[in-house]
Formats: sequence, C-alpha cells, structure tokens
Amino acid sequence: MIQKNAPTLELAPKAEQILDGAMKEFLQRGYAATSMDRVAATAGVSKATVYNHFGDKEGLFEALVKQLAERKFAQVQRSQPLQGDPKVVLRQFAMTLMNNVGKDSDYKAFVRLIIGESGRFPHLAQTFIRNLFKPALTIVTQYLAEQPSLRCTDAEAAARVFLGTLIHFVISQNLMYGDEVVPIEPERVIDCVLESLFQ
Amino acid sequence: MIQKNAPTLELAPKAEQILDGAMKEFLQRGYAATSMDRVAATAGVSKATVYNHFGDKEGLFEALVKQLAERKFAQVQRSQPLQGDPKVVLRQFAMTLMNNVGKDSDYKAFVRLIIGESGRFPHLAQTFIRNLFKPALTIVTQYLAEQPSLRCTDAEAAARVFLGTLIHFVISQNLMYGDEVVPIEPERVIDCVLESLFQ
DNA sequence: GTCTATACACTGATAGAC
DNA sequence: GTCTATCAGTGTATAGAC
Repeated sequence: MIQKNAPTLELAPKAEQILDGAMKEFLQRGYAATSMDRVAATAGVSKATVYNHFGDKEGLFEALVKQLAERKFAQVQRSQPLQGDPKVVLRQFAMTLMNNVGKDSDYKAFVRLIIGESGRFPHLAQTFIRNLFKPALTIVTQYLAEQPSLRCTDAEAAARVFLGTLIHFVISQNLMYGDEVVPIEPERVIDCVLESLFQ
Repeated sequence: MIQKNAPTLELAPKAEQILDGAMKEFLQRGYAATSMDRVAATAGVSKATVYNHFGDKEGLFEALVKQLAERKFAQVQRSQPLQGDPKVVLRQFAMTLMNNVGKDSDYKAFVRLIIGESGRFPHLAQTFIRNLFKPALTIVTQYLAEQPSLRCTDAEAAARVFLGTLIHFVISQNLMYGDEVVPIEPERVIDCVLESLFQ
C-alpha cells in the first residue's frame, strides 16, 4: 500500500511539501492574512500535520523565512568572485542585482514580507541581513579595498554607498512601483555611482 | 445632557478621532491583523460609526495612509531650501534625515507598513513615493544641478545615489535592525558619499 | 505520524432603534 | 449620525481514531 518509490530523496518529504505550500501563501498574502487552513490545503496535507511539524504559525513562518534566506545565500556564495576592471565588473554586478531582484516576483514578495514584518519579527529581519546583505557587503568591500582607483579610502563605506544605491533603486522603483511615478533609466544611476566612486 | 463645550474645533471631529485610533492599530499590527472592532474601541466610537465614515476596511486604510503621507509631505515642504557649501549642507541634510526617520518609531512603522503592503496596495505605495520621495528627489536634484563641484553631470542620477544611500541605510540599519548585525557609524557612510560625489 | 472532526474565539459587515 | 445587537464565515489549535 505504501509507495516506496520516488520519495523525492529528501529527509522530510512532508516538511518540504508544507514549506512549499507555506511559501505560496505567505508570499502572496502576508503573514497575518495567511490561514493555516489554506497552507494545509495548498500543501495537500491535513492541518494537524502542519501543526505536528512546525508547532504553530510563527514556527512555520520562521522555518520558511530561514529556508528562503539560506537558499538565496547559497546563490550569493556560488557567484564568482569579483575581479577585473571596476567599472566593467561593477556594472555587470549592478545589472545582475537589478534583474535578479527587481524582476523576480517571488523575491520581491519575500523582501516586502521581511520588511513589513520586521517590527514584529526583528529576528527574521536580522537573519535576512546576516544571510543576504552581509555577504554581499563583504564581497563588495573586499573587491573595493583592492581598487587603487577608488576615491573613498573607506572601502566598507563605499560598498554601502554602492549597494545602498542599487537596493534602494529596486525598492523604490520595483517593489513600490515608483517606476511609474519617478521613472529613470537604471543605467543613468549605475553610470553616476561608478563615475563618483572611481577616478 | 449633550456637552457643547470643547468640540476640538475640527471639521469632522469623529473622523479625526477614528483616524487617530486607526493609526495606532494599523501601525502597530499591520493591515490584515488590525480588526475594525479594535479600531472602533481605540477610537472610542462604535464600529458602525467607523463604517459610516469610511465605507470598509480598505477605505479606512487608504484614508489613513493619505493623511500620514500628506502630513509628512507638509514637513518636507516646510523645510528650508538647500543652499551653501555642499559638504556642509548635505551632511546636515543627511543627519536630519537619519534622525527624523531612523529614530521616529511611528514613521518607521509607517514605512514598514507601506512597503509590506505595496504588493496588495500598489496605489498607496505610489502615493508614498509621490508625496515623500519625489519632493525630496526634486529638492536635492535642483540643489545638485547648481553645484559646479559635482563630479557626475547627471544631477538627478546623483540625487538618487545620495538619497538611495541614506534611505537604504535607514532601512537596513534601523527598520531591519541591521545595526546589531552589520554595525557602522553613519558618519563614515555620509563622508564617503560626499567625498565621492564632489571634487 | 497522519488524518477527520470539532472547540471556541473572533472577524468584517449590517439591521434597526434612537 | 450614532449606537446595540447580531449574522455568517473563518481563524488557530487540539482530541482522538487509525
């Protein structure tokens, strides 16, 4: 009766299944508007199974956020180290970041959720910062520290200027739909920040 | 029986009263977790009165967001025009922005709410951009366009670099509690962005 | 471990008296 | 315009059978 084939080769198949359903619901509706009923239905399991695995709604939410943060962290770590001419390398980096974040609906929903709930779940916001912003900051800081053409001698501060410019651009133009209110070509901002940071 | 004294001298006393209660609830709990029952109780009116004034929950939320956006807009417009030595003027501007936004709990909650709900209420996110980000962008762009020492000839792009750096700093360090994960003195970032933008 | 069934509180919204 | 009372629906969480 019990099918032993194709257990998807994962440690906890039902847990993965539940997290998949939880992701769809939480990203689409937000934390408070997501019901455990719907998570169970979307995941294709009973509600009691959800509670057995994750304790309560907060436990499920925390497990989901940590999984998403770790998945994206793996992507960042896997990216090739920066090397070469700054203006070429960093322009490529900027375009990748803008396309990777600004046009990925799931990722945009994830960022909205984390920021929106950061007042009630400070620990999850910090997990996001630790797993995603901090590694990016470290990579860019190390790269900038090796560039003699960098105008600002404080490489970490320069990395914050560069990343802050890019991330705020995505937040204001894409997450908040500012591209219809204060439109501008991304290239203009990238050109300007690179022109400013390097001689 | 009916007290005629102290009608608070406002056009719609009950409406203001309801919006005050709605502000407390929505800013603290978010949109979905806020109940109309609690808004009515906090405002000191009956629930039916809330529905008579604002139609439904979305109507109340939109009225609240527009009021908050307009109040903050008035503060921005009232600020003195920028003039004088760029590094002095913009350092002062940056410190004011960081203290005004980063340490005002109500304003932080407002920004979290707007970003968190921007996927479900794009129009309200755009109202926020139009009333708060766009005016700031305009003021800084005009000021930068007059500075001969500006390295980047594209004043609007430079304004986005400057404001993006500052706003992302507040979001990551204050809204998302990144100051405990990736701490840094604000002055280092301000120094760096000014050093980069100006000769 | 997983399911069905259910407890119990609370939700957004409305009807009708005043 | 404001209130009390209430509706139908849904929320989180759990008990008990398998």
